[in-house]
Amino acid sequence: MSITKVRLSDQVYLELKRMLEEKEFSPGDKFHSENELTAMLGVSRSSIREALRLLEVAGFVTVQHGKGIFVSDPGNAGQKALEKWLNENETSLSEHFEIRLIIDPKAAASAARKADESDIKKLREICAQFKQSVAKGNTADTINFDEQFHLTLAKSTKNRTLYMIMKTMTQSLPEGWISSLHVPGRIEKTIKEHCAIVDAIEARDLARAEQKMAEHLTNALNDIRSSMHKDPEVTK
Amino acid sequence: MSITKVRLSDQVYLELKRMLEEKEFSPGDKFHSENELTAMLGVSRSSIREALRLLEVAGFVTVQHGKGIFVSDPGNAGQKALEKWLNENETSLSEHFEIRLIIDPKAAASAARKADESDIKKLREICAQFKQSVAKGNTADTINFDEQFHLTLAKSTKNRTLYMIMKTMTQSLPEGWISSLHVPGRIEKTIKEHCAIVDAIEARDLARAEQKMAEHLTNALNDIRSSMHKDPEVTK
DNA sequence: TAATTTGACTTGTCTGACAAGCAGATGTCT
DNA sequence: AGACATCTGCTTGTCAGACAAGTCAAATTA
Repeated sequence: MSITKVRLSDQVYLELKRMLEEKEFSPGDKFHSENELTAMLGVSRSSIREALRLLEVAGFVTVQHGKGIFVSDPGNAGQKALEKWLNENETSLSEHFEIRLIIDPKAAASAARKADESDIKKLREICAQFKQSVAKGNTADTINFDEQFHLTLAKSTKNRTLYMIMKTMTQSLPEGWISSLHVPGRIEKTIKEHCAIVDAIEARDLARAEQKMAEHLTNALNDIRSSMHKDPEVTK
Repeated sequence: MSITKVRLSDQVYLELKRMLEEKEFSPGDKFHSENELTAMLGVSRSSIREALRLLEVAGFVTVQHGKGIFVSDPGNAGQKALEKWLNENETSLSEHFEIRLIIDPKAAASAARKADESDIKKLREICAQFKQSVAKGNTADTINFDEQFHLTLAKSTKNRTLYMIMKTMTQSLPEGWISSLHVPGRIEKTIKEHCAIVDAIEARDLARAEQKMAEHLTNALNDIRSSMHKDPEVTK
């Protein structure tokens, strides 16, 4: 039997995690300050801070200099880990696309089966907002609503793990992906393609939802490639 | 533009990670001590220690009280965090299966396109070893080779991100999954199904590889369910 | 009233100190 | 000489206190 002396900061980590779960903190709430925590737990600030680093990478809290410690959306918890890995291993455009092409279409099919009316309503709203932002020429919003569309779709599969993976992938896209919306004509096509996907979901047509999503991704990638170089070959 | 003041410990984290990668440390090697690092990087020990906690959860190093800091196998690096999330959020059997059913068949198709001869050779070897362990009645090995099969297949897609996701999913299966091999007749079916998949990959038949993998997973799940309860409904 | 300053609070970093675990060198006794 | 105990120097773990730096609101001033 190995009696492992548990590091104090690890115990603090578990204790703080317990507090966050049990006390039912809401996302965005301000958590206790470092000084408060040292008093509450009776350990030094160093140990508190080391535990905070762990809570941070685990996605339970976000720490802001001068402001304080804030509870983050538990839906984000754990996701940061994957996100970090993706960023540090700078996945190529083709790798990213390959996975998106595997997951997203099937997720669309799954959504066509499991999405409830509020999900579909929200998807329609996002499509409308997307169209609006395009009309206004607000590119920041446009990019954001494009992201929102894929995320809402992922959420309506009711599969938390699937949602987590897709959310992470979506939010840590490689460079070129975002620029696809700058390709002439791509935005207009995106509007139509998104609508077609929602239509299929609403009609509970699994196969069509899957197909439309696959088309959407493939079209986007083709436009990206042709805009970047004339070279159709991607990396190696 | 948000100019984010980067935390010093985060910079140290990146710097240490760079050192670990570039200097080509071997797993098990002793890394620089905390005091050496403070001298080398010119920052306080606090910052070094906070960075070390990050390196630790990321799986790059292991720290032992009184002995020192040791380099760990980089193959596992980064994955531990995601594994932690999956364990802490105890994904249900149906959630796990849904994702496997999305990813694995497509991965098999991708492998049918990208696997080289050594990959296929290795897959055949694992199939043979699987069969051997079954004959010997060594269940531990049997489970291990089953895992190996799916991992090797994932690796032969040449997509690191895909491999990382599949590896994590495979290694943190929910309870019931492993017990599928204990269902009477399941092992024999597994042998045939694995062979059929490898055959398809060797023949470069993308569609068949995808289909055989889907069948394999579906059959496994059905056997699990029927063995657990007569109830075909899963969770809620 | 409006702009500015002050001050209290937050997290970020540094320093020095001591406890605790480990391993090899040293020394002592048989 | 060999076996055992001790000492010493390294390591990480924890603590306490100090100051820098960012943030926000109340108090002060023009």
